[in-house]
Amino acid sequence: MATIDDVAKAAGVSRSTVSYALSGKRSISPQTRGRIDRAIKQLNYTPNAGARALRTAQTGVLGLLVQFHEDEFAPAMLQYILPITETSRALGYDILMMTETDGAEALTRAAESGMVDGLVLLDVTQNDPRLDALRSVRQPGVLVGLPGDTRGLDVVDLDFAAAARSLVDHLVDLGHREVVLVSPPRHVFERGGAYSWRFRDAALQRASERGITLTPRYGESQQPAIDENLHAILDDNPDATGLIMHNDASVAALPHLLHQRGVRVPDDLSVVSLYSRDFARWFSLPYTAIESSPGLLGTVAVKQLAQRITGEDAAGPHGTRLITAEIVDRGSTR
Amino acid sequence: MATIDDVAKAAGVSRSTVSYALSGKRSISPQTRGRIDRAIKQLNYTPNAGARALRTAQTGVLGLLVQFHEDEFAPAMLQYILPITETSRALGYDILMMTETDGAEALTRAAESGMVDGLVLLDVTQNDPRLDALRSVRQPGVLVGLPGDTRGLDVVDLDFAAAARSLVDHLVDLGHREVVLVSPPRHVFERGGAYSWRFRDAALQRASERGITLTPRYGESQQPAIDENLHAILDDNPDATGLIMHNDASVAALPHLLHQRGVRVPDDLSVVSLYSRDFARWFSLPYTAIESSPGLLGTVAVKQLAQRITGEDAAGPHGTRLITAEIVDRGSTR
DNA sequence: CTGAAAGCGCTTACAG
DNA sequence: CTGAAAGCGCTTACAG
Repeated sequence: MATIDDVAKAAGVSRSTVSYALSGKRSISPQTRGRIDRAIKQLNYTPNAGARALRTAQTGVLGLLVQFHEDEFAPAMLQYILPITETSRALGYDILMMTETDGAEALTRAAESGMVDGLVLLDVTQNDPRLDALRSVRQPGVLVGLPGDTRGLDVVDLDFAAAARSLVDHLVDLGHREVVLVSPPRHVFERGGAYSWRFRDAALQRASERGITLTPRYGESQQPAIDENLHAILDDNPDATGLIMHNDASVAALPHLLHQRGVRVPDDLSVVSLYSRDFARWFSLPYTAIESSPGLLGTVAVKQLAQRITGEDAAGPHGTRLITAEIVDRGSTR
Repeated sequence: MATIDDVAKAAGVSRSTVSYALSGKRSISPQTRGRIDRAIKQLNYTPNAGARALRTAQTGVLGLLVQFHEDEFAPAMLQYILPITETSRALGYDILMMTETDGAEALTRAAESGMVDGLVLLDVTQNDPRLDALRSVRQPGVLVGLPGDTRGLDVVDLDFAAAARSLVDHLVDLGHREVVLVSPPRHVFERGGAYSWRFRDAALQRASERGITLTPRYGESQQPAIDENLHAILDDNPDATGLIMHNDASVAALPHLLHQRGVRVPDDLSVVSLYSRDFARWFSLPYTAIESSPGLLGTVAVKQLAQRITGEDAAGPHGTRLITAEIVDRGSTR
């Protein structure tokens, strides 16, 4: 590997001149610049990341803390990881991906050793143990998912309450009076997946405001329990004309199951849900749904984090950003 | 952030003694060790990764080069990424994940700047442009996916030919004489996804050896083309009693489609495929299949890479490792 | 417009 | 069993 000294020697200038030529932080005469550029090309020089990090205390790397709960639907996670990685790269950052079970420990390790300039926390829960770790660390972080205590944190999440209200309104406006909501599995509520009750509570409140019956039920996360549970829910609510699906694993299983039961959508049952376009494509889901916009959430989160790292004024005070998502009509309601 | 000098001062020893206490590379008196340990704990000291990397030319990071082809089924990718990340961590490495379209450039950048000790290339194709980049770089790499030229490379892949043969045998042994194979989309063949023709060619050859008719067809990668294509394939082969699915996107759509057509498995049609347990779970796939073992592939690949990095003799000469996978009987054949 | 020098925080030969 | 010192490859004040 060529070093900056090799380049300086080859170009017949000093080390500092090469460095400034690279950073553009002071003007270089055209001839000097030319010689440096040629030397760099010829030696195939790339600055050493470790040395640069040691000197500048900046690594150009963001830590991405991913958590895989067994009761969660793994394919959905990739929708967040990819846009975050791509946005990061566009802003000049690489991604160090950490999937350890002990996320707090991983976060601390990456931060304290100075491997990262900032941290992205995915799938944050109500009392997420990673938050204390994040607060006690020098690097800024951004959360995707709303915890109970957001003091001093930047948070980005979907506005699940607004999403629930607009799905209820959508059904009520079409005349539905009896609606079932399939929530995430009970475990998700219990471990503090706030999106689960934010969605459910808002849906229940709106239903009561609009004077309709909304029956909330838990979904399941694994076959064959998913199918059994859905059958039971449909059996228990023969008069329901509307179904709100707020559970990836269950909604993925729904088309086949409804077909089995001979239930036609939307003739016999109106179905709405909440997922992304990609998710709909992978699982061939034909339901009108709030676009969960994982790409948008990831992009917003990373941009906020990058501003926080560079200390731009635009970063503003710490706060929570709830994204209002659009409904995508796929004709599954009537 | 505390530095090693802070620890040395607090413990009343020299910097080098702290360093040796950390590495265990020379013996330290119990009292000294105790004072150092206490100082480390008290100051919450973690060695600076950049400084260590600069000094040792080792980063403890592996670069993971992921590629997302639009004609590929993204959810399947996560099955490889996760085990690789977990195995790496178990061996003491963190993962720098790179998803750039220009994988060769990304590889070169990560390697030349000394950000990584080694590289894992996912989804390698016949003439993968990343291979030249890998060959011209100081760090070792390991490929998941078999390219045309493997000189000087460590490769791990599923034995797709063996998988195809055992699926054909499985059907022939049950008495099937007319079988259809749904391969990956044409684009995958064209861009050099070697697994596509390794599987198809071996299946065709085995079919001819066993004297049965095997009709190969291309799959599609996007709805609604997937369904249209599958309908056409089934319409065109009314006498086929066996179906081999070698395409994630198509097989994920198959249960619903067969149900629509009123085709019962295995009564009317025997179906076999190639995918992982996780994939089967996510998509509720009920078919007997070769276990594609993404976790095993990832683990083998990372272990091989780690041996190559540490220069262990156990790493042996460069070579290709084709993993023979097991068949998981889910009762979809007769 | 350019150069010489200090120093980021480590590890490890060298010395005792 | 322990310490003083060199040096990994950069960036940036300081000086001209």
